[in-house]
Amino acid sequence: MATTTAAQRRAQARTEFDAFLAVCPSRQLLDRVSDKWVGLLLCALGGGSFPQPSAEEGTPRAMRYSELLRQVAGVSPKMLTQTLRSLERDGLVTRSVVATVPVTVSYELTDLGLSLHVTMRALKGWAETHVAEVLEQRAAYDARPVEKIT
Amino acid sequence: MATTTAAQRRAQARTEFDAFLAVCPSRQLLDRVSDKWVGLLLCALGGGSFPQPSAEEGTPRAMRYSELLRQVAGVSPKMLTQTLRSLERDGLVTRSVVATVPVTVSYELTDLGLSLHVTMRALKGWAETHVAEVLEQRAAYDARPVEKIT
DNA sequence: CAGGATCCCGCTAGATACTG
DNA sequence: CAGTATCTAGCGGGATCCTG
Repeated sequence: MATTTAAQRRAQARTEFDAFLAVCPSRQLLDRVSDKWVGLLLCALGGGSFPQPSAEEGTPRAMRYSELLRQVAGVSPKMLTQTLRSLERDGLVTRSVVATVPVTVSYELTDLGLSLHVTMRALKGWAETHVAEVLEQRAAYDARPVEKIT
Repeated sequence: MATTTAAQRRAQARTEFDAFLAVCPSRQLLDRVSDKWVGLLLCALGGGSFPQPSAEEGTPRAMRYSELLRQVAGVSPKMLTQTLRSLERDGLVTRSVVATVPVTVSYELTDLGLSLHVTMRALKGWAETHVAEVLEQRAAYDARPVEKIT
């Protein structure tokens, strides 16, 4: 009974945390859209091939599986499929299969996905705007000598 | 030399990917701010205790370490420290130490951190606005029978 | 009170191989 | 072309113990 005290407190905290999560579905959704590949895919499907400051975004369009695989470059087929599935499940993209000789599958943003894309671009815009400043801060932080904590 | 072909292609792709990343620092920054705890901490330091649709955000203020530990509820001391350090390094928060009898440490958003907080709230706003719609889509997707792929 | 150090487990996600 | 299945390593992150 002596060693369970800390564990019980942890369990209690965990329970409270879970309960808290349960009453706040927007939290999970926030976690989902915070996914690394989600952002990149939204970006790609939104018409911008990749987050490049100088490149202006194009128009949203349907894209093939392999096209996405090339464009995002670094994502594995597994993660691409997995991410696309979750996006489809959440109603952010549509999946269209055309029974050509080699099967053709294309993905496109829904209106809902498009609205998220707008928001993601805002976040991306922030990163692009402030990346230099952050790098400065980071360099300053790393360069500072081991000094006494004031 | 026969088995290295696929590996080499992978390595090449990896190199291109890394090179691409190198010329696009905003990508890494985007990954950083997409972190789970970063969002929650920004939210907490921004004055809103947690992402609750009905609760209006308060004003940004300095918060104690233990205060954050309680408020975010679910984050371990390790992750809290780790995340706060990265935020401090990036110049998004300031760390203030007051040498009281028990040491007092407080964290506060910088102007830069505040600007990110604004953007994060926009993302949070999107989640809160569309969470119901997403849940519907998700339910519909899960409820659909195992049908032939059209 | 505010962490640092260490151990360790589970899940993520990458590599590889196979299929309709 | 557009995936699926399996295996596995790496690491994120929790638990625990210790310090200033």
